[in-house]
Amino acid sequence: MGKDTEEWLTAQQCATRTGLSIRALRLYEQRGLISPRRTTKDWRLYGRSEIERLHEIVALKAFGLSLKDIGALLSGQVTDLGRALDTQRHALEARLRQAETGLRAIDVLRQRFDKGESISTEDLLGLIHTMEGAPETEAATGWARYEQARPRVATSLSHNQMADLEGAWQFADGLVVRTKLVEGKLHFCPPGQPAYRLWAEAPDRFFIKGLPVQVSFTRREGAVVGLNHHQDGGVETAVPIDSASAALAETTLAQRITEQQPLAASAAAIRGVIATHGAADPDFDNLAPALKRLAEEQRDHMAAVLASLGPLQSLDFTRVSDTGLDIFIANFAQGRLEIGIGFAPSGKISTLYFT
DNA sequence: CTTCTAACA
DNA sequence: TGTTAGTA
Repeated sequence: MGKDTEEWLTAQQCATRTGLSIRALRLYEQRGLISPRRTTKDWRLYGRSEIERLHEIVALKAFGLSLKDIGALLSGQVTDLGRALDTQRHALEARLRQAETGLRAIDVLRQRFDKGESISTEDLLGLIHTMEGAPETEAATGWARYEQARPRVATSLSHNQMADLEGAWQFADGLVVRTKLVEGKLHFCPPGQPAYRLWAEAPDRFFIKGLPVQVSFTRREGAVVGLNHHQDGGVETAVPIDSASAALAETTLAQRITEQQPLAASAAAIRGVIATHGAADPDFDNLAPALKRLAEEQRDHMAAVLASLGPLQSLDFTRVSDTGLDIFIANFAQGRLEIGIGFAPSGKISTLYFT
């Protein structure tokens, strides 16, 4: 094989060859996606490997991935492309559903327009919202789900790097978890569950083996100020709390689990949510912000599910879960759902799941 | 005439 | 990403 027969392209030649702009080439280099060699005059030279990689980048970009995603993929941190394809498919399906609801909304407005009825600016704004609102978010959480599910490689951290990660943490919904060092190994201890060993993939970034869950820590000026729990395409943040407050919260929770009594507000809140999802103009103001975002994304899906189930006939409390959620069984005319609900200190619904 | 960096749109 | 300025 000829060794020195490799052709080296200048920036302009490379740009022409790949269909990219010189500016884009420099941007990709700045983002660490490529690293062309330089001449003594600092001119960039692009070889075979760079051209190959640029073609990969172009393909992945057309595929809808951000430069950040592409960087992660190309740096070898991601090996499971099959899962990437799946999540990308889900993201595209979500956009498809979004487009379909947009089309339906347009058809409705078109019919009213044809009949000579007036169309308010509010109608149009609502239409615009359905069209541009969710797809980006869904694609983003789709990718986040993949990112959280991808295979990970554990590295080891020094004792110093984990010493200040031990403590008690409280989430927005009031739930308290602890992180503990046991024999030099960091553990994540949610209430009512066994301790999970946290494996480091980088300083302040950990994962749990066998679960698509990550735990990371936020620092400000070197001090740890937050614990982030990554799961289901989202992230929940907890703040450090002192040991006494943690103990109080833990005994309160333990008491609720022992007594197995639902919170006074639970049943009414669930009925409210069901009624709201069935309404033409859902209002999610009683949901905490993170949940509100989720609810808006899933509005059509939930509305369809609830519509297929028919009217609610009864709502029966079953138990208090290990994390303090009130679990109900909702009986509908055409089926049943298990529903879990939890509240933030603000009184708004912080957790809600339908099964 | 081209590429470089840096900064701004 | 595009554009522009001032260089080498």
